[in-house]
Amino acid sequence: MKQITKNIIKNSLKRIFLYRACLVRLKLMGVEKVFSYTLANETGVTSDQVRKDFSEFCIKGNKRGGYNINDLLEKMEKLFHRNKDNNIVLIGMGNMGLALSKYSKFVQRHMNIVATFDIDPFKQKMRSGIPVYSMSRLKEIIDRFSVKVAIVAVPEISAQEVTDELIRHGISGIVNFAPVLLKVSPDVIINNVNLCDELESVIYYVHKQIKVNGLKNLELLYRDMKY
Amino acid sequence: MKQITKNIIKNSLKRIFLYRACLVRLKLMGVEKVFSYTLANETGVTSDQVRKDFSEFCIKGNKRGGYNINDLLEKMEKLFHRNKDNNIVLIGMGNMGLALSKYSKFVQRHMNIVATFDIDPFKQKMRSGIPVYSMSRLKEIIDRFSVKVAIVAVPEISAQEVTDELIRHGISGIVNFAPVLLKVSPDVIINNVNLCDELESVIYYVHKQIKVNGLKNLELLYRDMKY
DNA sequence: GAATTGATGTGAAACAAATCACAAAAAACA
DNA sequence: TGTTTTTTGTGATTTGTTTCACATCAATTC
Repeated sequence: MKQITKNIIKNSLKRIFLYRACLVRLKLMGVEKVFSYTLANETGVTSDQVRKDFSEFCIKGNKRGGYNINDLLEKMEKLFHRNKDNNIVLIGMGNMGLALSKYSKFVQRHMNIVATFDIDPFKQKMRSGIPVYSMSRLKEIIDRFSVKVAIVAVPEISAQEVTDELIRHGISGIVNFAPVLLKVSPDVIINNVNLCDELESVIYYVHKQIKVNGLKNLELLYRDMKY
Repeated sequence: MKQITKNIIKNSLKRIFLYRACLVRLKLMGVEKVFSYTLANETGVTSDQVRKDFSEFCIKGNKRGGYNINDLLEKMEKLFHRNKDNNIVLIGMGNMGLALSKYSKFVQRHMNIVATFDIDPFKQKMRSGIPVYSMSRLKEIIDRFSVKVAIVAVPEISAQEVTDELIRHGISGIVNFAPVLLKVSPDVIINNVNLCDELESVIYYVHKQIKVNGLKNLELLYRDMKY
């Protein structure tokens, strides 16, 4: 049964990513152990929250001894399946698709875009070291590389159709850059990234702040914020 | 006082954007009025939530009569300051910056990237109809176009420096694509978009689901989701 | 024009997330 | 070895968000 499926990414998971980025930095600096308040300071949360988040993801430290950075990173790698490579396909080689296909951070994090697809034959040539195929070869590639996750960067008009095809061929998670709510069965993981909304949100809060600052009352602004 | 400033975008605001997108679609189809449950169905939430969200943003309908789409859209335009154009600057014309500078949806929503900036002289030519300047002209452009909001798409190594400069020149809201937590004073609005994290989140949930499905117990998965 | 119907709007209730507070454990030191 | 110190881990509490339930209003019907 197809239905609108909401983003399900929890804030606690996003914070775990922050902690990890911080740990990687600290490790590069030669640091070997951290305390919850170290991570808290670096990421702008409280030490309580760091520990609660760790607890949620079953990450344990040492009483009084804090956390060993290597242990912590290893635990997280396992948690995020970074010990094995994750093969991704990318659909739509327009401006955004092209940029994403060239984004080097994915590879650094063991997320490999193994192939990209576009209906436009003129785009079906390599422009970023990754082959661009026609949609007819989608199933073949998904099967060959055991792909489970896809990035959708097609125009909104074709996003649903492309999504249906992806799911039919075994994809079960999608990062969707098209500004539409995809209708899928509830067992498919969808994460929508809407660039306009992200920008417009900032504009909204900036205008609000200007208005509130005019009233010399920052409390009012903060009251209406999330954190 | 500089500090790590968290994303403050509320879920209720994001839902308002969903409702609006839906309203625009319905209007194009010639529909003139909607009920809370219409919007709810289209966006995958409950009608209660639609009404509560409207209430939060002081949007009123007509008892029994539902909502007039034109009124609703007009109210939202005002709420989001779309009656006047919003001028944006974009810093960093790498792959992502270039893609963003070509993203036509921004203009459709009255968000105009009036200029882009890059330190690399080779990138300082027009590649997308928008001029690419050197950073030395930042203040001049910000002042001339009364820019309040910027997009940061520079490498993470220079993101903080660029941010400091932007704020010094009067920017008070930033959409940040660099995978670093920017340190700014609390009156600056920051919205981080971390592409790796977005993708990795999906991978995490997909793997989790596979594990849970193996146990033939979807409940476990849903319990851990945000909704 | 009274009764009925169907939608909004909003307090109250239920649920979820973040913060607080402190017991428990381990290291340091006397 | 016993005491103190420091930090984790987690129940208890608070705060925030979503859902529920229903009073309220306006259109429609009789």
